Amino acid sequence: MENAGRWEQNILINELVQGMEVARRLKADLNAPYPADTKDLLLQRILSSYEKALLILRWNASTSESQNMTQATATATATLLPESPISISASPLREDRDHNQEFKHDSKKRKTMDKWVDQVRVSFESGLEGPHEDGYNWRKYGQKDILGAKYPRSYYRCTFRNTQGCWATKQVQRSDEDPTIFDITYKGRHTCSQGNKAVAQPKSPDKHDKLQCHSNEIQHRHTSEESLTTFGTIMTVKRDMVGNGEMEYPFTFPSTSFGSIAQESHSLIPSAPENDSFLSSHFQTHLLYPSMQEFKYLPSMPFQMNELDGIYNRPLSESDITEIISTNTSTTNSPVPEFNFSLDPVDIDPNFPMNSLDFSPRELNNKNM
DNA sequence: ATTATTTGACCGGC
DNA sequence: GCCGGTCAAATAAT
Repeated sequence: MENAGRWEQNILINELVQGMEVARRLKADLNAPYPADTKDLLLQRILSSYEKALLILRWNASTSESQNMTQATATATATLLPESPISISASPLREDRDHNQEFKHDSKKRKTMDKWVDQVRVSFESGLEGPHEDGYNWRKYGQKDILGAKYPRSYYRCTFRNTQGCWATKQVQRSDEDPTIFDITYKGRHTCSQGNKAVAQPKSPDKHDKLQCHSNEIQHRHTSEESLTTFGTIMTVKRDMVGNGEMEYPFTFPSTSFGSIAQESHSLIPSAPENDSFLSSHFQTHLLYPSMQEFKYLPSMPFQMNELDGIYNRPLSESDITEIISTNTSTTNSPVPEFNFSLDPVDIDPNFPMNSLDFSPRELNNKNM
């Protein structure tokens, strides 16, 4: 608790320092022959720092409100989630589904808990094919033509659903208006070691993220248009708890990485006091989340804040920028080394099955669409 | 042999 | 009964 508070403060300070640092460097190099896009990127970076700092402050504000018991907030959410998804039958046959009351019960519970919804919408230049590589391994389990939609909707679940009981799913829907845009709706947070890996990296590969695979829904918007200026397009995160209508988190920030944050943000384990670690988890993910494929194969990737150096120290190519984006959005935003500690024991759900840390490259190579 | 995708069927909610 | 979400057998890929 106390640590988490300090930790957030550290993040806050570092974000501000970082923003200032980037601004300073930008100023120093104001006349350097960088492409306008690059400067855009840097500016975006600065704005991002401020946005995040504000986010932290706002979050703290809302937390203290909730601690005053005037409103239900994330704490209430946590109490809504007493069940462990792990207890669900790993491979429910249809008969099981129909006859297993427990499952049904959970399912229903999950439904009601799904009342609260996260929505993240982001437009950014991915430079990749399609909207994929969000750092997780997904297995397609269905496709459906949707009424009124031009393109079918694809359904994915976490590859490690059976092995690790990770119930995260996502739906991918190509936009009608703009076929280069994909709407991705995430449901359920990752409880697998990969989800955790995204967080836990590099030095403590066996630390695990929290488990609660409860209801959440995040929507990303991905585009593959070739325009760097779209990077950092404002995205909004909205968190609704419909059940009690308690919590709404409207805020905006300009970094794609927040998609990952939002995606990983709902670390509401019932067993742990969450108010502080809630935000912490955002930033853990934010800091260490490997959003691009290349990171998957770099288990010892040192997450440091050198990425921007690359921007300054050499002319940028398109691929450079892509790389910067990937690293920037996943690691740089709050890169300070001391954040690596952040996976303190309190964040680890004791129930997590620590048995499967073996990722084969094949597994990691899963692609979407 | 193992893992992933495709796709028609099934199911529950509305 | 329609529709969206999921299952699971068949098939493809590795």
